[in-house]
Amino acid sequence: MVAITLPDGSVRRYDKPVTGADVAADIGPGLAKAALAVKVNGDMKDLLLPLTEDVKLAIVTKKDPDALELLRHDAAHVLAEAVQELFPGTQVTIGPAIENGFYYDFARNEPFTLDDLPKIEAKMKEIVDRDEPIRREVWDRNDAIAHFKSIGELYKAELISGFPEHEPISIYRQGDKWLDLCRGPHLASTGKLGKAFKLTKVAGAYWRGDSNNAMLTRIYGTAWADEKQLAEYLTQIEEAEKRDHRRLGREMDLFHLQEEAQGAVFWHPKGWTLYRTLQNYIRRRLEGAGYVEVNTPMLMDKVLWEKSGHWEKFREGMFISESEERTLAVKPMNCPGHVQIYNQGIKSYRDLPLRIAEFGCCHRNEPSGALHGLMRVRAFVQDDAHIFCTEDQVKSETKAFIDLLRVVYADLGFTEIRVKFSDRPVKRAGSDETWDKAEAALRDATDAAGLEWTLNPGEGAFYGPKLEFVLRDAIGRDWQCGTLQADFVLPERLEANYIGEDGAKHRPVMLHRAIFGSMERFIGILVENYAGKFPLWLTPLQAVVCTITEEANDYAAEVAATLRANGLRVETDLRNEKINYKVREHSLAKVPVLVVVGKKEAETRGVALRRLGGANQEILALDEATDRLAKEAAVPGTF
RNA sequence: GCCGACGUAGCUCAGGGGUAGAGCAACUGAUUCGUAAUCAGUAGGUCCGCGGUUCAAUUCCGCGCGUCGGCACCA
Repeated sequence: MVAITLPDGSVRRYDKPVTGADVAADIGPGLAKAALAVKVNGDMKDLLLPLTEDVKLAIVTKKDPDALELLRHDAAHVLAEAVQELFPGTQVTIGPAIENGFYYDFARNEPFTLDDLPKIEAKMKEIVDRDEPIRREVWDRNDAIAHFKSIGELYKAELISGFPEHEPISIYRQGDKWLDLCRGPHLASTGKLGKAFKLTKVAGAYWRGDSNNAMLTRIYGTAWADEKQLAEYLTQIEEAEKRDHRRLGREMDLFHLQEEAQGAVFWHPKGWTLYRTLQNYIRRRLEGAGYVEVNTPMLMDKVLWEKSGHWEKFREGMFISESEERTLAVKPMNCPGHVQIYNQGIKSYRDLPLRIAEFGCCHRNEPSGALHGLMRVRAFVQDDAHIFCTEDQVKSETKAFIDLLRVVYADLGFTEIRVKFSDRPVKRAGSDETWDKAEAALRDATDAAGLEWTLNPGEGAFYGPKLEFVLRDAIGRDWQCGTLQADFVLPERLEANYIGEDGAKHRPVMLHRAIFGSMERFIGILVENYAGKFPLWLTPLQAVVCTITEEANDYAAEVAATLRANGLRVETDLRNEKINYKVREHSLAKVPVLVVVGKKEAETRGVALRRLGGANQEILALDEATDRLAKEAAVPGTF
């Protein structure tokens, strides 16, 4: 006797084992048709899994949000079957579901090209039409290895060899000819997948994510529950591409890049205004939070980097210069410089915490393939700071930092913050005891600040664990922006100390921290998040005074001067063009406020304000408009 | 760095073995106009670079550089 409890609490009893498919059919033919899989006691399982004991069962259909992952995983398998049918001799490796879609990695001497995708897609649809049954089988480990070796699937054989002994090897048979190693679960047949999928790109990827291994060809696709969702997703991607900071950077005349300075930014006047506005803003926030600002040399003798450990670990990524007898390195980071400032004179526990900030211009010779617009560059400015404190102060300093970061991110439109906690990497400096202490201190402090985080195992800096504050760009790529790293190693290596209450020397802890990460990257993220329509305080050009006729030219100049005298960034547009033309042009340039003046305004000393995206205008006296705009443009954190 | 695609005017792109074309932008002139494109005219190119094949290469081939999409890396 098997008792199946359904989500509504009702219980169905069967006198022999049943499958989810049986239960669905029992409930109704509509559900039987719609059923994709089941959740057994909350876990996603195959529809055809025999249920031999009492369970809680939910039938999963396309309406279930969890069904998407299942569909995507099946899409990957259908992709693999299609590829092997079209290109015999191609080896399959792995093919998981990912956010918005799926991929499958193939090994083949001849790589696929973009032109192959439509053919493969058509074949996938054919396989869906065939509605091949998908059945789970459990194989003996050695049999499975032998089988995959015999058909030339060496990667699959390698995968199975890596599984723990005695682990059951589950194989999914798709139709009568094709099968694949897979943990499952899967749909009951290929027809259930539907056709709301699309192959999107071809790319190289290393076997098992290791650059020492062979390069495989990865085919990416997106898959959805229905055509409407698919179309929406594709439109959304298209829209997102219009917000790409590289595109807006050019359209809005913010910056450019060119090959003679690969990975370094030429900031144009508007972009530099944005940059300075952001920098002045964060500077005030730092001053308010008790930081002192310094500036340290760009070129320093390599002995300093040998001492810190950076030479050993990052030499390849450093730009070097020779001078007389010395080897100098262009600084890739600011920490050692800050320790030099800290080490001037004797520090007392009364001096701590000492928060040393710098807008430090750093250079790193990033691999060419890593460069990406403003997001990943070779020359960048960190909003860097190092907090020298006692071990007892780690918790309160961490909390203060997180509070500050939250305020700044909120000011810039980021309220949901994703945080990763990265612990000790394989290659690291410092003893295990030191790492235990550093990890515990950072984790406790983070929890005390009430921050939700996910673990990023082994991804910490070589000298300490780190918190990463991750922001997402328009296309869905994640970038680390803010960071906080607890470091018990560098103070030791660079011999920082302070005199404690007990009169003895102690090591301070160093907290490395940044809120933006790099000015460049953060501006890139800001451009994409605001789609170039920055808040008034931040936008480079806040208002354009547009004339309707020549008669208003003098008055327009006076209006602009008044606005500028009140701290606003304003230009005039006195060109002999129709007002429609001017409105269109400045709207496309994303200027938030247009101040329109014609004969009427000149006579009454008024202005017509038009907001970006707004349909109508507001007629105000010049004084009132100035007052209002000045207030609206106030930088957050100022009074 | 690795795999793949791409590289033609400021931008978006077309073309093609016989030294290049459109739209928008730019420039000049006319128009003085009330809230998302006024009209007319002009100018603009080592077709990424270097080699090779050819009577002839921007076009075909090779190499290099760069960009883009991923992977790897990211102090």
